[in-house]
Amino acid sequence: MSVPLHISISEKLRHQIESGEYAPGEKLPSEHQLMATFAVSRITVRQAVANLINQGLAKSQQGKGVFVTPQKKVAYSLSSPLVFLERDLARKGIELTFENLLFEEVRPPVAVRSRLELGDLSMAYLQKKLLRMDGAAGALDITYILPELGQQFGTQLKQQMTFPVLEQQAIAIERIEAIIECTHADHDMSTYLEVPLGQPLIVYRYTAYTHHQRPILHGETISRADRFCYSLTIERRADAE
Amino acid sequence: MSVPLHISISEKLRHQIESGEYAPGEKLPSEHQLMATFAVSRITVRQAVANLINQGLAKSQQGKGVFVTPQKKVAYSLSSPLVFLERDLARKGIELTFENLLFEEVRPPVAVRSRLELGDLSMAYLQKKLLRMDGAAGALDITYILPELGQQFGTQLKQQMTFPVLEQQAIAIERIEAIIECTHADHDMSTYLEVPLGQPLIVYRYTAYTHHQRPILHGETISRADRFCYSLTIERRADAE
DNA sequence: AGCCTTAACTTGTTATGACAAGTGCCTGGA
DNA sequence: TCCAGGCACTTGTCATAACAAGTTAAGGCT
Repeated sequence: MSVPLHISISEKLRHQIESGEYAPGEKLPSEHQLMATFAVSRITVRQAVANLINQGLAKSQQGKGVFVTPQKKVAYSLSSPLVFLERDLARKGIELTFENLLFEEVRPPVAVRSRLELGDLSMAYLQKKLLRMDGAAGALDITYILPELGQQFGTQLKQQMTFPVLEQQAIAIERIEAIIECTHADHDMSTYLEVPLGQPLIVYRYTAYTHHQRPILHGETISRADRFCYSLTIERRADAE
Repeated sequence: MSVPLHISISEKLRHQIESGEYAPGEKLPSEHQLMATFAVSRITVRQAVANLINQGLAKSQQGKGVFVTPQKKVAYSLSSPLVFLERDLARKGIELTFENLLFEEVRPPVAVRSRLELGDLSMAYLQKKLLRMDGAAGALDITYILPELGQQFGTQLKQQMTFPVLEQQAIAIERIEAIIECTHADHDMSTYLEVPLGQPLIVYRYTAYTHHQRPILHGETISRADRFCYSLTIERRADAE
C-alpha cells in the first residue's frame, strides 16, 4: 500500500480515540507497546504519535506518557471578541486574571504607527499581559496604547483590563476593526501558553477608535485554539445595501 | 546548553528567514548542506526543518527542496464571514469557483438535527464543496440544508453558491450565528486543501435563520489559515446596554 | 534540433542503537 | 513511620544507515 506506515498507524489511533476506545485523559499505549502491536520501529511509532499531537488529539509528557487530550472542544467562547471579555467570562463563572509581563514606552513598529496614526518618531506604551482563565494560561495580549493615555493611566492599566480602565475614564470606544486569523506556536509562545511547539493559536488583531475615528489602541491577543473560540452574530441591518 | 539542538537550529533559520536572508519563495539549503554547516546528523536537521514547516514558515516538496513560504500573511480576507464571500472576493479581483464533491440526502448527526430543529428521523441534504480562489484550493464547505429546500433547488445549489441561490428564491436570511475556531489538517483535509498534515485551518461554523427564527442552514467552512482570515467590525449600538 | 534515458540530487520513510531526562514506585535505612 | 535513594519505565534527543520516490539536468541517440 502506498500510504506511509506512520500515517496509517496514526489514523488507526485517531479512530480508536474518536470511537472512545481511549477516553479523554486516558493514557495511550507506550511507544514500546505500540512498536510491538504494529511491528514497526520506534521512529515510525514516534512519527505516528507526533501526528496525533500535531492534530491536537494527544499530548505527551516526558516520563509520564502520552495522553488523549481531555477536551477536544473549546472551553471558552467569546461573543463580541475581547471588548466584553471580562463580563462574558464572568457570566460563565470563569475567573479571569492576568499577569503584567511588560509595560514600557517604546517606538512602535511601522505597522502599528500607521494604525495609530503616529508620527515617525512618536512613542507609545507597549503592554504585554498573560491572561489566565481559572488559573491556566489561555492567551497572550500585546497592546500598544497612545502615549498620553499610557502615561496617565499606567498604574491602573497594569492592574485592570484595558477596556474597563478606559470606561472608568469615560473614554468610549465607538468602533473596533478586527481581524481573526490563526497561526502556530513558536518557541516563545509555546512556553508562554504552555502548549507544544506548532499548536494552533488564534490571533485577534484589532484597532479601537473613539468618536471622530481617532485610533487609541492597537493590539493583538494570541490565544490557545484548544481552549478558545470566537462567536459572533451577524444580523441584517436596515441600512445594509 | 539546555535547549535541544533542533530547536536552536530552527530558531536560527527562523531569524534568517525573518531578517530576509532567505527571501519568500527561495530555496533553503538542502538537508545535506545543513548537516555540514551545523555539524549535526540528518535526524536533527529534519527535526529543525519540521519545526519550520509546522510553523508555516516553510514548505517541502519531495525531490525539489524546502522553500520559504511565499506569503506569510493572509491572501484573502472576508468581512462579514461567508455571506458576502462572493462579492467580497470579486471586489478584490479574485475569482471564486467551486467543485461540487457531494450532494445527497442523509440523516444528519444529532448536533446538526438539533441545530436545524429536525426530528430524530428527519433527513436533510448534505453538500460538500471544494472552494477555489484563483484556481487554488482554499476551503472545504460542508453544508446541511433543510430537505424541502434541497429537493427543490438541488440543481441550482450544485452550480451556484448557497446564499445567491436562496436570494434568487427570495428567501431572506435574517440572522446568522457563527463560531470561529481553529483546528489542524488531518489526513483527509490535507489532501483536499493541499496542505501538509497538521497545518492550521480556520473553521467557520454557522447556523442561518430566516424570519421567525427558523433555521434553514447549518454548515461549516474549513479554510486554509495561510490564505484566509476573517475580518469584522464591531460598532457600538444604541440598544446595547 | 528534439526527444529519451540516465545519473545526480533532493526529500520521504523506516530500522537500529544509544544516552539523557523526567516520573513514579518500591525498598532499605534511620 | 517516614524519608531518601535507587530502579524501572517513560518520552526526548541524536547518530548512522539504507532504500524509496520525486525532480532536474546533462548527455546521448534519433
